[in-house]
Amino acid sequence: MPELPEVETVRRGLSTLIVGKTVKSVNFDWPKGFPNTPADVKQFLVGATINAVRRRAKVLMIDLSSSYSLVIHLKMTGQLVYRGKQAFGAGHPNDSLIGELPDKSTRVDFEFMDKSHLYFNDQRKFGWVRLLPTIDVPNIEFMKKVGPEPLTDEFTANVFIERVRRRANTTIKAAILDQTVLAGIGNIYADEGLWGAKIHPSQRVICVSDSKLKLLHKELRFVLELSIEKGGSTDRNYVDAEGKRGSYIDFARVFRREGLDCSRHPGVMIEKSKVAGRGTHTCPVCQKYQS
DNA sequence: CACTTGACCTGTCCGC
DNA sequence: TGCGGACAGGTCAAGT
Repeated sequence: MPELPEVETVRRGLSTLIVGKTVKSVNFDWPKGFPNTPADVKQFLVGATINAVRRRAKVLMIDLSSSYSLVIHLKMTGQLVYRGKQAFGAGHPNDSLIGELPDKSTRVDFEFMDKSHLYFNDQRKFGWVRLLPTIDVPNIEFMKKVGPEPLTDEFTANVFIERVRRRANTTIKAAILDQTVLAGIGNIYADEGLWGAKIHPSQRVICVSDSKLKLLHKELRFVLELSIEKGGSTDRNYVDAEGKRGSYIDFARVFRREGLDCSRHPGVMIEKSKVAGRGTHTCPVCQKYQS
């Protein structure tokens, strides 16, 4: 599910909802996804207060007063949903995509002292949760190799071009999906950015000009920013920290729009194919493949 | 080394 | 209605 805008939306929601709360108990039985022992959880999580919620790439870090952090990757179908004491759905009765929690997809249930809960739900179980010393978070394998944050001032077009060119012989779509090249792009924003820059996803990096890459850098940042503003994309499973859907998908130009008109070319239908092993959406007129 | 493909899981949808 | 296969927003290990 979640790419950078979705994870950032969850981070913002959790910052408002859980910072300052103290963990009362944790209910979990999922050794593969959350391998910490009950003893670890009792010592470093239960009784600890949430200090901050951070994000790096598509990973969330919940920093605790114990100097430990919960490090969480949602992968395809992970959700972090907070439920307060109020009745389910209060305030936004029809917005929630999910019902009573916990449910059959609940993998971890964090209870706070005020009786509210944070549920980690994950239908496909690809996601993971780790409890480790905050100081060790940058040393986990993923953090050591992940590329720069695309929305920082330091991530200039030149930085993007230099990094993406390291993947000279692969397709441009595979290159921008590679988390070591830059952080946070997934299948939705790869397709959206490539349409914006009018580049065919199958184009080899070596065949894409610097000026096209410069435009792609700008378009990727644009779609990421816009999506954060819209609360992310809900295609199937994604929900924010309150269980609500995001609305970027209503603004998408190609993703999940196969058979519909390209907004630049009325009468021309968006096509769907497979590139880099992923479902890929393109306009056959604005994204010409050049060999 | 660079690159591609399958595996990891569960659920849904679509055609026969 | 049932059944098989393809597909789903990510990443890694194992192939070539």
